[in-house]
Amino acid sequence: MPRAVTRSRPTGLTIGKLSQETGVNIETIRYYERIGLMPAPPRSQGRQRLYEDLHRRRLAFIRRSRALGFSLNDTRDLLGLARGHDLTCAEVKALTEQHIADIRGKIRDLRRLDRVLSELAGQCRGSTVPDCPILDALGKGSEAARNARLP
Amino acid sequence: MPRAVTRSRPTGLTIGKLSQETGVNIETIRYYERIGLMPAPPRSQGRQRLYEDLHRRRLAFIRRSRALGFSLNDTRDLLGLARGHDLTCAEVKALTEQHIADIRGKIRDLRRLDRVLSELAGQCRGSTVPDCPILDALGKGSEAARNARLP
DNA sequence: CTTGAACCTGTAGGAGCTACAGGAATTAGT
DNA sequence: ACTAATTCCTGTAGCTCCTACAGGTTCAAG
Repeated sequence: MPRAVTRSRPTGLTIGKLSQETGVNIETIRYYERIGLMPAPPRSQGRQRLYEDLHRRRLAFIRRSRALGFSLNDTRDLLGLARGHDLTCAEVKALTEQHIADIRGKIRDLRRLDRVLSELAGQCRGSTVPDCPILDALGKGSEAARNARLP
Repeated sequence: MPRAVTRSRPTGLTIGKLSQETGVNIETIRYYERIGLMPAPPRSQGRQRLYEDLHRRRLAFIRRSRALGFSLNDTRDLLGLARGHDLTCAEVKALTEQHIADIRGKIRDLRRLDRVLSELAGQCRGSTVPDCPILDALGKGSEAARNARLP
């Protein structure tokens, strides 16, 4: 089945409506325009932005890309805005796989932190005596502290 | 056993030496001083900072706290610099447990991203044909994209 | 005494927004 | 038709946690 041509009725959304419909903050929409992620929309006579379906679809794309953790620069690439050409499917896949690798790296780091911190918290009675195993671990070059790495 | 009193011989480290010893960037050390995490050290006649053991221990504490993912503000609290009093052991434990909860939340989010992205990447043949499942998922309000949440 | 390395201050940038301030435009209510 | 409330506009500054200059001073070695 060929891709349906979405014919856009002239919606003329104000920025507030677009914000409501997409769940993207007004200031964020203007920010995306400033950095060239969103195209500058036509304006009303009083200089207010009036968005069309085109913009709504673009913004929804950006929002989903961000929701999947892609950076704004990645998103720019995915939109085909970088260097003026669309990515091939292979390039998109490569970008995604790199992103997955980054995510897995972060998960590993966070799990290590979780282990170390849980261990420390478990040693802590939480009393009011001055001696605290957590502060001790931070203050001395303890085994526990050395098992963690900078993020 | 009572806490040993660490008697500091007057080391007089320059900032470069302190940086080397602790693995903390020179600019970062000065930054910590600016924001009040590190105390201002005495200076040489030519206004150069000269650090003592006190400072080295403080900086090592900060570095370990950061390595465990505590924010600078948390670190300030852990150092007993906030509101002018030390945290009790119970407060330290509470802070740590909140931090652990945050970390687990992040892990959950990242694992969801991993699942969704891996699924998408798996559907992608990586060919050069224009139709890409990943871009489709971003472009349309797909199931996959809805399963992810903003970070 | 002259290099060259290390230090100094102050400022700007980066990621990705968010939050104003101070003003203009639109809309709703009367 | 008039006013009041709401929305919108631009521009700038703030957030976190550093990092990277620029343009100058001081120190240590030769």
